[in-house]
Formats: sequence, structure tokens, C-alpha cells
Amino acid sequence: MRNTVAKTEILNLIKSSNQAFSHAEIEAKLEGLCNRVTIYRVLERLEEEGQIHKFVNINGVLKFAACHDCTDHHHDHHAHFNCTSCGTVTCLEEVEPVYKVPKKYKVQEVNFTLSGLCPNCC
Amino acid sequence: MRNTVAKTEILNLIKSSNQAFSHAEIEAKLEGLCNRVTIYRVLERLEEEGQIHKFVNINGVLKFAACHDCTDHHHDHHAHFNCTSCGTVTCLEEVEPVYKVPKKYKVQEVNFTLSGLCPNCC
DNA sequence: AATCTATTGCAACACTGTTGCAAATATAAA
DNA sequence: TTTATATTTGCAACAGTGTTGCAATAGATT
Ligand SMILES: [Mn+2]
Ligand SMILES: [Mn+2]
Ligand SMILES: [Zn+2]
Ligand SMILES: [Zn+2]
Repeated sequence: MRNTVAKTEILNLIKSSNQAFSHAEIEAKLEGLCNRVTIYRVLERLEEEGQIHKFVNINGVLKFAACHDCTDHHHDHHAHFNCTSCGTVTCLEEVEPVYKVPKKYKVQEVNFTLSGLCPNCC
Repeated sequence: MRNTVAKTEILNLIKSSNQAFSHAEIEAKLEGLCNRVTIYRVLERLEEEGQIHKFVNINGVLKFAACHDCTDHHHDHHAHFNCTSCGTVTCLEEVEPVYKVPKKYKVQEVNFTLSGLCPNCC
């Protein structure tokens, strides 16, 4: 996979923040640096490289966040918190839900999203 | 709130199944009984009446399910399971995630969605 | 510098969900 | 039963998210 201006900028943006970004937010921050389709494709590549992870936010929209403490294959096991006041979405990497499904189910993927008030808005 | 043909049919459909339905699935089953916008509005009304609850599926699309054992105000606290093989989405009303967020956060809403293989597909 | 292949831009599209407004209809009142 | 009225519906139009095909462009390698 090649490194390009768009890829570098998008990765910088995401890595420089502890927030998760939606496609629309990234597009706004980049201010016309590249086409919106490119953003989607770059995000896909960054995810394949294991540099970012994505998840479905509580409103159904995809969010992308840097991988910090994420261990290899369970990028998506931790909780994500959506503040209803300031709108920010944060990885709570230390928060993992404990649950028990009937043993006839085989769980492969987990999405655990919370919303409410973040520390800044409480 | 008035009872109408559309409302009755949609409620029957949802109540007669233990699966959760998307708007598109309901539209397909109703076979032109009413306009698609009406379906959205009926679903909204049924939710206000407490007869159904909605949640964001693991793919970001809204799903609607009947309220059976749902207790009053936490329709959305239980888990939902999306089978990657047969595509069905089921309420796991007995499955509630246990978690602990840093006390500076105030949680208001929870979305907990699992995907994998259901008992029929295991 | 030339080559090759991955990446990009563009246009077009599918899908989900929402809104305004006029017409239709369920329900309550006469 | 008929009338009045407020709710519900259909339609058209729209916004937002995400995807695809294809030709043009630009990284990387030689
Ligand atoms: Mn995360
Ligand atoms: Mn449910
Ligand atoms: Zn906040
Ligand atoms: Zn299944």
C-alpha cells in the first residue's frame, strides 16, 4: 500500500486526537484536500493496516478512531462513548462489557456504544 | 393516537414474530399496503405507545422489534443478536451487559449488538 | 527518466431516513 | 346518521451516508 498525501493527512488528523471521527467530520477538517470518495478509500486502507479501527456509532453512522492500546484482533471489543452535549465520541479502551449469551449462539463481533454526558459536560 | 389499517398491519407483523425488522423488510412484507413514509411514521407512533422498541443494528440500520418482556423504560438495555448467516436479528432480552465506566461519565443510553451465528446456523 | 500499478477524481448510483403540504380518513360531537 | 375536526396518509422532494466503474494521475521501483 502506498503512502499518499491524503492518507498521511487523514492519519495525522485521526492520530492527533483522542476522539473518533465520522467521514463528514474528516471531510470538513481536510477542507477540500481530496475527494470524499478518496476519504472512504483511505479509511478502508488505514483500517486494513491496523492503524485505525471503525465502529457504528449510536446514531448508525460510522466512526473512525486511532488504534492506541487496541490489541491485535479485538479493536472493536471496547466501549465507545457518545456525548449528547458536545457531540464528541471517545474510545473507552478500558471498558469491556461482560455478558453471557445462551451457549447456542456463537458471537463473532461486538458493538457496545454508550451515550450520555462526558466528563467535560457533566 | 388513531388506529389505522397500516398501523394494525405493521403491529401484527412485528408482534407475530420474535425477530426484529428493518423498515425495508416491513415494506417488502406489506406489499404496497401503504407508502413507505407512512411506515416510518407508524413505527414512530408504535414506539411512543410502548408497543415496539427500536435500536441501531450492527450495520447501522434501524431495527424494530415487539416489546415482550421489556420493562418500562429500558427497552434498549438488552442485547441484540445479528446472525451473519441467515440475517435474522433477535432480541436477547435476558442478556444485559455488565460494565463500569469511569465515574466522570454519565451514561444515558446503551446499544449492545452482537453478531455471529444463531442457534439455527451454528 | 521510464514503467508499472495503486490511488484518485468524477459522475452516477443505491439506500436510509426526513419534511412540507394537500388530500383522505378515523373518531368524536351533533 | 351526518357533520366537524384533528390525525393520518401519499406524494414529491430532499439530505445524508456509503458504494461502484472508469479514465486520469501519481507513488514506487527499476
Ligand atoms: Mn475505539
Ligand atoms: Mn430488543
Ligand atoms: Zn461532552
Ligand atoms: Zn442464523
